[in-house]
Amino acid sequence: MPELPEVETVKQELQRAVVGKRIVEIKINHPKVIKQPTRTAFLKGLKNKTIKNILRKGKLLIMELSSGKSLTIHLKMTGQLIYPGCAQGSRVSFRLSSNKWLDFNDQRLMGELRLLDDWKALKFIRELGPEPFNLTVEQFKQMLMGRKTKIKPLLMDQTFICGIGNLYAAEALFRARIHPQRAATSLSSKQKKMLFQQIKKVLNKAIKYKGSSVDQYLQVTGSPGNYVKYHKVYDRKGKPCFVCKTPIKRINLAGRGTYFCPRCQR
DNA sequence: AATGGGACCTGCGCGC
DNA sequence: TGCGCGCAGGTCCCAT
Repeated sequence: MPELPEVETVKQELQRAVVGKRIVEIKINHPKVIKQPTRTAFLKGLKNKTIKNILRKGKLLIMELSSGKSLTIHLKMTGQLIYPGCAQGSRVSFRLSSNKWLDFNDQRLMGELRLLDDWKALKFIRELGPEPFNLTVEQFKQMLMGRKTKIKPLLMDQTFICGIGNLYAAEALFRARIHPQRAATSLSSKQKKMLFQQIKKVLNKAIKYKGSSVDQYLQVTGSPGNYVKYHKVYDRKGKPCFVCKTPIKRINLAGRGTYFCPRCQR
């Protein structure tokens, strides 16, 4: 499940690997992942264009092209970008001027590729909340004011704050010792501050370790991310809490599996 | 405003 | 052992 740290890792690696290279050939093995525009326009708009820059906004990757257009890529659940790839079994592959392939793999076919005139006009982008690293603790506290909704689904709401998904929401709440079902507005000032600090700390450390390889995520090189060994609660149902030995609980919250320590998190 | 559900999608793991 | 069902979650969308 690529979240901010995974997408940021891919962004940094793509910046090193493919910026300055030209797209010379495109293979579409599964057209479903191309959401915009038509297949023909997609091919025509990408061929012989140079990759100028790679950006990340929330969990969305943006490749700026020499034509002024941009290729946006959302990895969703099982998307991978692999370079150099092999163009075998990929959903879409791009042969670059290096004569190597950049592969977009996606087992569950939920990923989305778009070729856009203006990525900033995308609804997802217009409605995106602030990046956690662009916020002050005071701003974060204000954002929680009056929000009666449960804190964990709120952290995962991309229009509230962007980049946090199921895994890092669970990990940050554990470290802040906050129960995932607490009403956001009910957190004490101290807890809000603690939560904000732990969100940034968890995301930063996960970036440092190049993400969490659970399920399908891989780095651009094809190597797994190394943050899984630091998970405290995610996917640890029934296993002892590292702090108090109480078995980690899993509940369903807003339709998502939610892991927490019933003793440490209040 | 908040909440709940379904849809998309495939492979895996579980229970019978 | 084999089969079928539920689950995994990012995002959108609809209903209440």
